[in-house]
Amino acid sequence: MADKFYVTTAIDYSNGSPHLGHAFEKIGADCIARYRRLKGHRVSFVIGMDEHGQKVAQSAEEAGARPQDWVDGIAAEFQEAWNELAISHTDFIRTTEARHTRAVQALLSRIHEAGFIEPGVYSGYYCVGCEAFKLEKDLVDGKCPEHPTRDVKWVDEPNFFFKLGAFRDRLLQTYEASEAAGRPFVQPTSKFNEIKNVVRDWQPDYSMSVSRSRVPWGIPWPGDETHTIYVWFDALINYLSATGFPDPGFEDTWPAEVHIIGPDIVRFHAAIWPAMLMAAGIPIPRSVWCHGWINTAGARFSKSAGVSLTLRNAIDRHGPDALRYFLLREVPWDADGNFSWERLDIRYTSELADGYGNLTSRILSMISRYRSGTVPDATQETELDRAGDSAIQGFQRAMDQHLLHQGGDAAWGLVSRANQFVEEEAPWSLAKEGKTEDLDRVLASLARSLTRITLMASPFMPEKTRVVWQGLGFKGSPSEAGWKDLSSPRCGGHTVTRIPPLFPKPEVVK
RNA sequence: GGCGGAGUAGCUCAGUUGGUUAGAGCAGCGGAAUCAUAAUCCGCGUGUCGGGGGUUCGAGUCCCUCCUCCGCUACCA
Repeated sequence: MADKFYVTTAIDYSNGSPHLGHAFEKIGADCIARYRRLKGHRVSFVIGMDEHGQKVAQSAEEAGARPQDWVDGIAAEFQEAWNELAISHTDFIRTTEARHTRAVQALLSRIHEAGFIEPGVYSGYYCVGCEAFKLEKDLVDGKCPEHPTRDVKWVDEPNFFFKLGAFRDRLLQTYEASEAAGRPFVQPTSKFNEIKNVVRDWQPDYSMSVSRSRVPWGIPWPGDETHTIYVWFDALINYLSATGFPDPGFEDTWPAEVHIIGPDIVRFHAAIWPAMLMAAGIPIPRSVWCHGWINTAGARFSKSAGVSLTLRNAIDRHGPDALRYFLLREVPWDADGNFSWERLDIRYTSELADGYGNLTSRILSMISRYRSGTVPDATQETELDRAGDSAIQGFQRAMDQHLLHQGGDAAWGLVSRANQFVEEEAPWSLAKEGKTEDLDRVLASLARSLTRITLMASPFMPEKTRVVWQGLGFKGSPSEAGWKDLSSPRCGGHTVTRIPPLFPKPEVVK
């Protein structure tokens, strides 16, 4: 029975078009999902849309559309982008779906029945932009500092409250236990520290408003139709509703192994969400991974690419796989990084075209030229095979910890080593001198190594690696391969096919 | 203000529990080779390791202090 692995990304707010930041999160999560499949895990990978709330209703109104039509359009746009970027999600959850409404109301009822929800009145300044109440001291000139163009309103509204403070100690214990077990609940450490401080400061009677009476575009409160459920409560539950909750069998998927999120929503995922689940008596997720931001300040207005920085332009520059690869190598998965057109071009040329692409060309070409396209059936281990063994170890070590940029580094180290090996062995000389056995040994080892590189690269570039995979004479795609194909690749006897340049280089114009 | 993260070659960064002349990739310069998308391989770095002080036989690596950038949080005495 294969291990299950449930990975999620934050659902995206239906308030605009997909951009590079949205894509980065999906690409990273997809890389993790594909890696886990390679390891043989039964992967559930859920992404989706957060479609309720006042801001969505307002955007729809401004566009002259009904809210549902509006979010349908946005969802289609996002799905199209994810399709183009080869995101391999197994489900796409939308918070306006009936299955979600059902799950939200079910979870809320459980929390209610457990005694952690109570009625009350909330009074305060409300910022529509944030969809949140603001303390007076947080206002600048009487306005929300993040939405200075909008007015905040003073409201007294009857609300339901979730008794968050009751979970302070259990959360802190959970955090501590996770660290003691060597599996920190939140990563990276800096974000974990932040959230620990936040929870430590909670008072036992601290509670959080979880309903709204003035926001019609949302899920009705079970038992009181005049209230809608606070969008954040609504949104978080998507991770559960995608598993089929509350129907029996949802435990086949739940709990999630890791929630992939951005730094702005750590508190919701690392504190409030587990508290909600604790209240309902449901297992909490195993971990929360907070990726960094892509800093685009330099590239946004850069003239060098001659285009503005949109997701469309970034994909069009060198194709979807190249963008995936670039983001995952350039921006550490656990820290911030920069996007620049120059760096994209440099990595494309040196690592993809001249590195992996050219290595593929020369190997397939030599097998075609010297062995009529048949991979020699020589199993003798070479230095290159041993280098591959250690590259795989490094790859696994990094990828198991979700350090995607390091995983890519391990794979590309083998590209470099393979190029070295070609120079050392000089197959063209072996062919000229008629050293048949040596040539077989070298070409077979190169084919094995290209197989390994291709499998390690497949979570980063699913489409390009499929082309190489088939060029090496394999059927299907790397996504159908298993770990054994990586640890002990077999391609002796395969008929290879030469392929056009994987990463064509545009004519150099200077 | 408090807590946390970071400050190492032009750029992106590695640097285990302190130990010989501080490393890698990219970019730059010179050479070799020809299987390959003129791709590849080999060789080439006098870096205030943010500043200052201290501990030590010895510190990028520990302690103190200051500076800069970023995140969370708080404005109380």
